[in-house]
Amino acid sequence: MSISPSLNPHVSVDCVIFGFSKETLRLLLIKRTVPNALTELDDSYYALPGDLVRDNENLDEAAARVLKELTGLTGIFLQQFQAFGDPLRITKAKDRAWLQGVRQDPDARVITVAYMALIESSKVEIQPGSFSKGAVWLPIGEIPELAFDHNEISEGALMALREKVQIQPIAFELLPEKFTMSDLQALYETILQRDLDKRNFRRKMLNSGVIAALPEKQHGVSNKPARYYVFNRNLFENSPLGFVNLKMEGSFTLFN
Amino acid sequence: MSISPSLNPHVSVDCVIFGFSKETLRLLLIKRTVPNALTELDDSYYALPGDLVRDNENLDEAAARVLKELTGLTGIFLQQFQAFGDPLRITKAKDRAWLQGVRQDPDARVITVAYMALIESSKVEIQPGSFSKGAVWLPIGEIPELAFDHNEISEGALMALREKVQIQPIAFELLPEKFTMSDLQALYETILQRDLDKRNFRRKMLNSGVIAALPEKQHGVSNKPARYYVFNRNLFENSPLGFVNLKMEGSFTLFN
DNA sequence: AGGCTTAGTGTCAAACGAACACTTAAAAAA
DNA sequence: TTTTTTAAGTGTTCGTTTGACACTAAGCCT
Repeated sequence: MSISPSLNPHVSVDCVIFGFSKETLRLLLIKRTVPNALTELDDSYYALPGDLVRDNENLDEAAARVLKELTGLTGIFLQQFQAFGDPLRITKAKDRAWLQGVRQDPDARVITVAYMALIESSKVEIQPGSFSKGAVWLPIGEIPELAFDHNEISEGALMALREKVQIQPIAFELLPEKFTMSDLQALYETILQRDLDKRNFRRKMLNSGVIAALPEKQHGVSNKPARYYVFNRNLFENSPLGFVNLKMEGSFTLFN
Repeated sequence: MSISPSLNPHVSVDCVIFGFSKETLRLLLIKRTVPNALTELDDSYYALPGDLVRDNENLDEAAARVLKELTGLTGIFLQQFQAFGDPLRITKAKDRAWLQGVRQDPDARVITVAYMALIESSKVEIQPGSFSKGAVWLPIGEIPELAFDHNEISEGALMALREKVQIQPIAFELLPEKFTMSDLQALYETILQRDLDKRNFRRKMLNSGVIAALPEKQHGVSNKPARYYVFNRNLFENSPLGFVNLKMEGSFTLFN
């Protein structure tokens, strides 16, 4: 049986990892260094964490592995959102140089399945390992030119996030266990890039039943202390495939 | 440079092609025949049309090619919805037998990127060619066991369609140019598997501005003739990436 | 005590969603 | 020619949701 490897693309997964800190939405990116400085160009640049899919794992597993290798975290919100497979994805000189050192077959194309992850960024402890060099959280407004088509993938992830957040209560994945109503509103405002009315926002969130008030309040703040809330996880965990039926009262259109 | 083909999966696209006729939603499936009757099993079975992605084409192009090879149609609504890549996808004996005749490397796994297409089924003329043997429109309620994980893929497509149809005005892709309000309502009811109120449905559709009334009515029907409508395409064609901003008046939540 | 900062609260008007039954137009049957 | 059959078409009411809008409360700081 003859083998013609050029027909078989490499398949990778890439993770667009969202975090939220200092009132901004951020992506966790890794720094790549071109192994042999064949080029006159700058020899390092940012990329999405990703890896080839291994023989014995499915796509979700591969994405979870990448996420864990970088952050040490498991059980994180991680969802496939799109596959990218343009044969011209890899055109930049830096990309080609880097691939020289990594791929078995330098002429095969790479098809990548992109995932988005939502994590509470303070939980992340960058793990020592292949990704670890210079992993950084960059605000989504300040993403530089990335490897391959990773800019396009990041944009796609952001658009997917904006849509999802209005349908499913997933924004909570980006916040710590307890949070204030203002934290939550700031998060939604950042994701949606739009101001929301405080009173209407509170009303909707409370009516929807997705959050529950704690007795506890802030301490030591120099203003009226805010109440803490928690996400009402048990409401949603038993839906099929992690998908959430949002015909709860007070749906999730948060538009003003 | 050494080549280890077992690491490189095959990448294919599969098309879940939806049509609507006789008041039912249907899938266009092809019949596969196991080339050499090595097995004692039934030697033909249904599958989604699909093919390996070629060297020089991107994923969307591959899907469009498959669609065209089978139906002769281009310019059809065709949207990626999920990649499937479980290494255990291919376990059935029939599947393995069939693959013997097709793949270069029978041990490599197959990762597939699934697309859904919406077409007016009367436009389809099955093209002579590799897919042509016994292509059929089967009602979604009567889909038999399919090749590989194609049942799972079809289910996923149906769920994706149900969600999309409530957000974007895409159901029209399944109807002929002119249609009656009852046609449209029957289509939505079939897709959503729920009854809709006639008066509320009409009001919402008309207020939304996505359809326009024609002067013309039905002829030769043995009851009050229904008015014809057309989909208001120009409203939506100039939105980025084919994505539709539905903050038009009367949004698209068609729930009862 | 006064000032600063952020949390927290209520009302009204407009739009929307859901429920609901009768009349009309055409062909077919009597 | 009248009557029957069939599906099309049409408005109103009520409860809920949305969006706009401004002041008071609580704690720290000086």
